[in-house]
Amino acid sequence: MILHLDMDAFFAAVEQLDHPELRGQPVVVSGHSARSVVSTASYEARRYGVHSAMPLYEALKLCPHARVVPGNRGRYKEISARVFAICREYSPLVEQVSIDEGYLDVTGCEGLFGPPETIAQTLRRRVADETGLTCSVGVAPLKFVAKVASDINKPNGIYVVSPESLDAFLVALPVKKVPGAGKRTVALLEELGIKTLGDVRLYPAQALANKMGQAGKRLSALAWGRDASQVSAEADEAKSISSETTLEQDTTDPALVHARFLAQADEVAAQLRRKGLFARRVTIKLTFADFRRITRQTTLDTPTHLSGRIYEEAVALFNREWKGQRIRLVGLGCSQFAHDDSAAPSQLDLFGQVARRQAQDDGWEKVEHSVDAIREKFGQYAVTRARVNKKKGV
DNA sequence: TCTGGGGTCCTTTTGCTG
DNA sequence: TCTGCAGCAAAAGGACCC
Repeated sequence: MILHLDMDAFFAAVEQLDHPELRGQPVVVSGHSARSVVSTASYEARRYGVHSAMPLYEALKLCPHARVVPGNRGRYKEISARVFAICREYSPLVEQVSIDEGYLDVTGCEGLFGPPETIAQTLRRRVADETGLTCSVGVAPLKFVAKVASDINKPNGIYVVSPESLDAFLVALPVKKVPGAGKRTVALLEELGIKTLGDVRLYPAQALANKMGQAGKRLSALAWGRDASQVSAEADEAKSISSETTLEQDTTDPALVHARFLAQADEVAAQLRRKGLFARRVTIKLTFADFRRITRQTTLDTPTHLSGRIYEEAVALFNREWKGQRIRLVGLGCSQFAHDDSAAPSQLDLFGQVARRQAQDDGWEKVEHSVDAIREKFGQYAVTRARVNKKKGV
């Protein structure tokens, strides 16, 4: 049996905890610029129709007296750590999926702590006692059902889907409640006359897979209660690190964009160094005034954690692509990490470096030698490479 | 007055390489 | 040395999540 624990309006609730004058008030955690969106709305604010991801100006139209606060990630992390420490007292298998939610596999924990529902009650009480915050818990035999369940009696509630009631629960479950099925997927399913997982069962799995690829396959499996995903206690490390900024105003000034890239390269590189990582790939992201967005990426021949290097690549990508469009957002990211100890370049890179150095030492400014001479010195790979370069005019 | 920032995963397109 | 082709990574885009 699996528990899914989800903090209620987490950021807003922490603010109300730390600032008593905000209690009972509609609170919105958000940036303060004209272009900010709502990160979290307290339940008082939600009553006015305010919700996450809503533009701040819209939220303030719905609820003009909302208290807008900037938010404090460090503080949220601190409380999050306390919540998950409590969780780990009840199961060794705890998977934290974000700052405010996580799964516990409590299979076999009955002897010590009672049945899953009791554990859920205990958790909720202890979190409330020790942090002053409420959470909701879903209990189910499957991970994705536990997640759906934690939402049912939110806030401050518990919902249990027993193994016996699982099948009926699935058949009645609207597809829009299934994690991973967003606006697009739900609209597509609607066109096929599919509203619930019960409808999915009646639709041929192969046809759904043809129409929707992996998402279709997954949905068919979930509809029949097949969810292979396990609760995994190992937190896997980040696969990318990025920084992006929506400008106060759209711009066509390349100097402004370059300045953003420089600040972002500093941030990203600092994070890389803090984590002891080197990145092989640099990606830039641009959103234009009309909301069209593009990404451009490049793979480095040697991994780096230096902001200067990352900045140069970003600017090169930008200069190659930008045709004078008005720019709204500028982003910069790194991925394809190598660790400190394995940060040595790949064999190919190594070959390239060694060959270049050796060639320079030998006075080979340009490769203007016979095929045999190149092959003898560097092997067949260099011959192929040289031919390609010649074709390109390099 | 418009629609954030940080991620993950999947699919499609493109361009090399043997 | 050239050509056609299959296989494959890299690049680009998009859906989704908190």
